[in-house]
Amino acid sequence: MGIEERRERERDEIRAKILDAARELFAKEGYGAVTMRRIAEKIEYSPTAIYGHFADKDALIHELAARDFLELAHQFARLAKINDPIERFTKIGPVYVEFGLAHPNHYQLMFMTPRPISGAAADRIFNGDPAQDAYAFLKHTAAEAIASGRLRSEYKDPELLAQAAWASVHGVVSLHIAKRNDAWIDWRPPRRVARMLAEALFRGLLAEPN
Amino acid sequence: MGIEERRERERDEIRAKILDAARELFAKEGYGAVTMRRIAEKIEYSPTAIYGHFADKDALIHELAARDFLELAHQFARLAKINDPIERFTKIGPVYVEFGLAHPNHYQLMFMTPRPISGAAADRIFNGDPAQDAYAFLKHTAAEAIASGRLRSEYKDPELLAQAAWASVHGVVSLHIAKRNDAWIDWRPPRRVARMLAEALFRGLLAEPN
DNA sequence: TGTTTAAATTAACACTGTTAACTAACAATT
DNA sequence: AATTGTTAGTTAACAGTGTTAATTTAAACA
Repeated sequence: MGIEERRERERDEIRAKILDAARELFAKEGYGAVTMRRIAEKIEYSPTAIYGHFADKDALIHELAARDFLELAHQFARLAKINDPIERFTKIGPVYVEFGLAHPNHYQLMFMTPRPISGAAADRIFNGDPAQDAYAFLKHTAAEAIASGRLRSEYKDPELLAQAAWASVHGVVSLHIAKRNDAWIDWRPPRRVARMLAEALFRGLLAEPN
Repeated sequence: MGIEERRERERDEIRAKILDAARELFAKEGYGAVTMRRIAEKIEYSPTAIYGHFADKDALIHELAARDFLELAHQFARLAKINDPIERFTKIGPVYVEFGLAHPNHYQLMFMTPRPISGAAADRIFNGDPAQDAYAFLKHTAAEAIASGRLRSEYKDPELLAQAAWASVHGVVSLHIAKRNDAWIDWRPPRRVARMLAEALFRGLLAEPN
């Protein structure tokens, strides 16, 4: 009796259609353009039909972000083949920066928008939030970098090291996204700022100059 | 004939009342709570009365942010008495961090929200945007730090140096504001991350180890 | 065929920012 | 002193938002 399966398949299909429509609006015109009515219009359903597939708009957006986190983790995973933890550590930054510059709207949603501690999200917290994967990769690499013994001896907290490294690249990307239109600043290209910052930072982190 | 003066004084008064009401809502309940109707209710005027004093909500918010930029510049100015440019440079970071942690909602508005290139804002760009003051102070200090000759020789662009330093502290603050509720990360205190990051960064920037 | 169940729709509610039309108060002029 | 003009503020309304309740449509089961 594959009838129930077919129904679930159909459900998943229009669910995916909703997400795709939302993503397209989102990527192209930013968060403001993502309204229930515009999504509905795009997939040729009534606005309320969406509520049969998502609890509310926030849940929809949350799922959208979750897929982006997965994509970022996927990008990170391509660095897994690098054995030297220091080299891997240094290369996470550029990957992160490229991701942010390639998908500024998604980046804004993922990392620049405070998410209220909603009940639904709180339940999901210790479940399988894909955002954890990317951070876990960074933290793991930080821990290996410390274990390699090539960092200065005062750096022995992987969490602190990971968060500091994260903050530095995030600072470059988010500042660029939020302020690139402020033309009265003579902005340097974000990739260049990121590289300069990373070089100086790692010089300060490493124990031996060479 | 002080009659026109009195009128202008009255105008400025209710204008200030509007801004104060907006600021209070904003600081206490975040951007979402700042609606024209709630502001109006707070000052016991009709919602449309506000439009006699501000072109639209965006202009009101913009002015709110402008005052915050002024306040930040004021905090920076307290460091002006420090003669040693390197010392001054290192102390800007903590001041910036404290500002962000003390006023997270304002910080979000000032540095984490992309402002569309609106026509009105574009006109004001080369006028007296107070955001320039704080940045000018940072840039000036960066230039002096370079001129002091105590930085490594490859760092000779004040703009680049200022933006990298800015990015590093902004990264810490904005990450904290946006993600502090993500409880699955074992967050280190933002001040500690900022200090660790700054120390490593400056070690990498300075020419002589001691 | 008749009944039950699921999905999607229409209509509505309570909000939002904003505009147009109108009113009341006051200053200036005849 | 009476009339005009200006200004500030109001009410009513519009177009949009997320979301819920009631209703219809469609498909699956008996």
